[in-house]
Amino acid sequence: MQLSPVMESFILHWGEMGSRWGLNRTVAQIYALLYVAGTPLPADEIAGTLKVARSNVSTSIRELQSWGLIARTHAIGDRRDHFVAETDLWTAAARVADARKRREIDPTIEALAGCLSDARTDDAIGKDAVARIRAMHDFLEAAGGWYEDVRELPQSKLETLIKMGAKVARLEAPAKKPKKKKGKGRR
Amino acid sequence: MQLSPVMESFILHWGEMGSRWGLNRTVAQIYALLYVAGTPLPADEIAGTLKVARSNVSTSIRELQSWGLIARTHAIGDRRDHFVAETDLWTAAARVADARKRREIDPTIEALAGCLSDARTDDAIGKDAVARIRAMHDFLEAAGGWYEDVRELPQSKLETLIKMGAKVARLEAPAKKPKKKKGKGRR
DNA sequence: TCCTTAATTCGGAATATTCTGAAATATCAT
DNA sequence: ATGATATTTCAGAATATTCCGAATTAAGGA
Repeated sequence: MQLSPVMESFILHWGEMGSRWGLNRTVAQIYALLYVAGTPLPADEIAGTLKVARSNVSTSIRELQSWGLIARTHAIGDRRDHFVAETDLWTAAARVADARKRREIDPTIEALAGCLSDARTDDAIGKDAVARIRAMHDFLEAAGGWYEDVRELPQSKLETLIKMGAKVARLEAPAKKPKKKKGKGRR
Repeated sequence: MQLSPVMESFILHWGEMGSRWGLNRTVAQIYALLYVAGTPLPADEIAGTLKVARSNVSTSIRELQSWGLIARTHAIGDRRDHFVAETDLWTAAARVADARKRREIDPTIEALAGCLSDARTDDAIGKDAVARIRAMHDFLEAAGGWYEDVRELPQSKLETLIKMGAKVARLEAPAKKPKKKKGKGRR
């Protein structure tokens, strides 16, 4: 695929960005490419466009699928797999959040629960240290539970809730901080 | 500092965890150590306890401070700096979120704005591709703006809002999905 | 079946990150 | 100032990650 200058810099920025969020550059770039392309692309074309090895594309695509950010499609008369990006950003963000919760938060909660259980036979640990570990466990569990609840809302309700939050904030906060905003005015 | 078995595994888990979230192992472990310790520790003791180089502690501490997760304190009759972890997890989470927004989201928004501006002189890019880039820009800007609004709420209000969200979710969602929860029942 | 093309796996090269230890710098008491 | 202790900097060693390309496996036709 032929990249215009802007498409190229978009993809490069995403590469940077992705690596800060625990994806690697190639993975992030492939998502960015499919996202701007807006049309399904076969793996070899992705490799050609981004100038990376075909095998690297294969691996990266597996990872993107595990995040639920791309889907496999097919074109008639073409045996190759083609891939499209999820372009609805709400959905994409939710997929990432789900995956991170499942992969990182949930196991951490379990690990902490394990610590707490072990702590009962650890006579070298102080009560207050155990209390702090418990505080962390409870915090994560509460946050995770809240997330699951909210996650089940239909998107429309969620949007309402979010706008509500922003509105409450705008009504409540300015009294305290009349400091002028420097952003160019959002929304 | 003498670590009990549970404290040790707590710290090790955090090390793992941290690296998934873009911190390095040492940084995460130091935070974990200070968190369980609950008491200010000098850098050399941190190094000794975690068995890492003193210089590594120095660097990692600078990073933790940049995230706002630890503070420098002093003990009378001791010239050394001592460090304590922020133990309020709400506060800690907010600090991390603030920092990530500032370091990662905001620059990305700017980069996307740059792309959009450049796109006006890029005659090789399609209209729909520009529209998708704009969609991403707007999405991030909206999310960022919302975050800022909510962030300014006093913690008590925020907690209310969150509980409200969870309640709305619980009232609305189950009708659609009567599938039983498998968690042990939170809260 | 056999041949062609697509996709994946995997050893190790290339690259990037983290960590150490020595040297430099800073801080404070005498 | 001088010395003692604390902290930071930084070059390069140690480690971890990413990436390539050759080899392998899979999937279709003919």
